[in-house]
Amino acid sequence: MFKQHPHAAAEIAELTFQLLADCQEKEERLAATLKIHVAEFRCIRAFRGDRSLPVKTLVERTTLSGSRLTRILSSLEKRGYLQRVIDTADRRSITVHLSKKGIDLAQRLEERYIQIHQEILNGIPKDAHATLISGLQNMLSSLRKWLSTSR
Amino acid sequence: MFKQHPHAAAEIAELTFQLLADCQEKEERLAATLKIHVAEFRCIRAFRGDRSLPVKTLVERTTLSGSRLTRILSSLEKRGYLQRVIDTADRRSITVHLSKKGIDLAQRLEERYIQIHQEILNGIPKDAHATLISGLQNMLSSLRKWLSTSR
DNA sequence: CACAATACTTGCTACTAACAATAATTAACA
DNA sequence: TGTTAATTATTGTTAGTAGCAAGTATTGTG
Repeated sequence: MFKQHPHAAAEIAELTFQLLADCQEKEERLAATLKIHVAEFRCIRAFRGDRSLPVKTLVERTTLSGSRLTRILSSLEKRGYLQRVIDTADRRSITVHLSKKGIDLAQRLEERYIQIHQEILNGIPKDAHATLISGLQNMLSSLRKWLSTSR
Repeated sequence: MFKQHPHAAAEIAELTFQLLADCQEKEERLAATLKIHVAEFRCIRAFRGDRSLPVKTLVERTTLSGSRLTRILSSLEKRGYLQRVIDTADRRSITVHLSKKGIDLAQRLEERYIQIHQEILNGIPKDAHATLISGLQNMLSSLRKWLSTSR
């Protein structure tokens, strides 16, 4: 398990390549069970604790393009997951309110999402959890640094 | 750093959610620098050491649909990265040969890909590398188990 | 030999992504 | 205050992508 890794970068490259593909599959599966698309899944999840958010914030959080988000929101609104309301303070801005149905979806989604990761963790020795988490945290911040520097 | 994680699953869920989004961005950036699309990137990378492979194997390795792969291969072939040759032993089967240009692309791609991960590793303490790698390995096998069992 | 199975391609249709153009509103400031 | 610039979100358009079903060619099987 803890053998030497003379080419750690190659190993990490390979692992993240595989993980990326499989994690995408994982999200598609989850989204499908909730009868939504992956982009909608991300959009709903972007709310986190919040019940309503301006479109602008959603664009930032999801890193979807504005026009893409507009259409995703239109679809979700048509299906009753949310309503869009013009902000009275700044009428250019639109606030998206999750409906009861939307909040319900968000909760089920989050539960399932965490449950999936619990199942994954169950396959990993308990004493390795903490180091895995800090490793992933390290990786995320490093990756973000790379993304921000390389143009 | 190594604080307690009472809700490890939630933490992992959050981290992988973020990592997935950023890793996708990373692959898009890399593909863009090589003037190919992400699906083409995966297709090229699926060759690994091999210089030529049957289409069937590529379908399996990339988990792209047959028709999708056909079109990706057509595009890459038109741009001179590969040739398709009918297998003489089984004329239903088509073997894809990377051209010199294609092998060159595959090499540059792999170099850059590893280099990126080296840069990411540089931002992580060296003594954490081995545990990160084994953690990711654990996660990948666990994830695959989950994917195979859940329907 | 007839029929099923395999390997890949093509046609079609719906979906997605991204850019530019537009509309509505607010900010900046001379 | 009036004009111009900036912001926020949407729509039009166009090109690209995904996926299914049908099609072609070939091989395997009883």
